[in-house]
Amino acid sequence: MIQNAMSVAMAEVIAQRFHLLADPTRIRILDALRGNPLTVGALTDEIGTSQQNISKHLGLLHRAGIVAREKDGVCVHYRIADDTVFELCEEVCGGIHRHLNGLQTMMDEGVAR
Amino acid sequence: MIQNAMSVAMAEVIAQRFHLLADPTRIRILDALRGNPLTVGALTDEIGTSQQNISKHLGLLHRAGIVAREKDGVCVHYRIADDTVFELCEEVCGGIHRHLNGLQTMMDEGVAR
DNA sequence: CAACTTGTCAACTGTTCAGTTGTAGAGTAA
DNA sequence: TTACTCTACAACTGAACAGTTGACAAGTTG
Repeated sequence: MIQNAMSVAMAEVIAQRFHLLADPTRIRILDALRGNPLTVGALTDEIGTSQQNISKHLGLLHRAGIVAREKDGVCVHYRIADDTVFELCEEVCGGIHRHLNGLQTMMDEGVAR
Repeated sequence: MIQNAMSVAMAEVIAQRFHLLADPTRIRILDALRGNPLTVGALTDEIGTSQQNISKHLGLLHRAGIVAREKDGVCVHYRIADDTVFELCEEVCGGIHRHLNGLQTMMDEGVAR
């Protein structure tokens, strides 16, 4: 029972973390920050959505410790604070590839279930 | 531009994969399947939600190739098909710990920003 | 100082989705 | 054969959330 209670809470925390990465706009933001720190304005130009929207997503990522920020006059530079998120993305891509390969194999063998 | 277009589609696929793990019930299902294959009924008992709900989540995980299933009379046994999802969970737990440690350090140093 | 730029926040809206309710089909036992 | 168990699917509902609109504060420039 105690183990069960902890598992529920843990699952919730883990799910929330995954949820931060379960949005294409946020993934693209993180990808854009992979090379260099960028301002909200630069991200707005690069991602092609509104500045308020970018700011909102960055706020979520910052509060979770995934990005860090630095004020610079009127500008704020954001940079990656936890770069293991890229390892997560790569692992997820691996899983997608394996799944596609499995489907491909199945179709090639003419086995449809 | 071409790079940009691919990045949008990739981000979408990656986000969808993360989304499958961004739900506490599905995380608990995967955790329950970590040891041995289980039936829908057994998972229903263990997780404590309805059978139809469990079946629905399992359907999503199965279509994504994360779990596999095997019919056995009236029962269906589900098992983990892609166990790298546990590596993903562990990495995410690492990120959570780092974040909490960072907050702890900040509070200990009496620096609140 | 006023005008402008930059970024954050609140409120709103429409879409998505987890959980629930209901049901039907497959398999098994009596 | 009927009755029961097990599972998957459809339809529904309310909560969550991504994107948008509006507003405001901080910083910079002329």
